[in-house]
Amino acid sequence: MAADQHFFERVYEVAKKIPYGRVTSYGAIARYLGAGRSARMVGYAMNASHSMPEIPAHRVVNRKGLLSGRHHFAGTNLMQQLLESEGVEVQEHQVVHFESLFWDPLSELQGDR
DNA sequence: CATGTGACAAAAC
DNA sequence: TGTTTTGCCACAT
Repeated sequence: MAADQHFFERVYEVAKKIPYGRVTSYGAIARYLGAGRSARMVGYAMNASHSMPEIPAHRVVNRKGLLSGRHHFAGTNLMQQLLESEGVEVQEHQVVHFESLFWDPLSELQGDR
C-alpha cells in the first residue's frame, strides 16, 4: 500500500530523519523505500532538493562514502565543510570511518515508517 | 508524444 | 578480480 506515492517525497522524509553527524547512502534510502535498485532516483531526488532547504543532502553520499554530489552544491567544498562542521571527517571528498557513521534507515527507523 | 539524462548500485562477464 | 552492462523511475528537453 502506498507503494505508488511520490518517490521523491519519501526520499525527502528519510533524508530529513538523518541524525546529526551521520551519513547514509543513496542505495540505503532506496532500499528503505523498497526500490532497491532505484538508487539513481534518490540522487535525482536530491537534485530536486534544491527546493527543499530542510534536506541535509550533504549527509547523503554514495556507497563508497564519496561525496558524489559535492559538485552540485553552491561551493565545490561546501558539502565537505558542512560534514566536517558536524564532526564528520572528510578526506579526498570521502567520508572517513564511513561505516561507523553510516546511518541505515532500515535499522534505525526499522519499519517505523 | 518519444528520447535522453542522472548526486547510484549491483549483477554479469 | 576488475571492468562492463543493466536496472530503476522520474524529470527535462
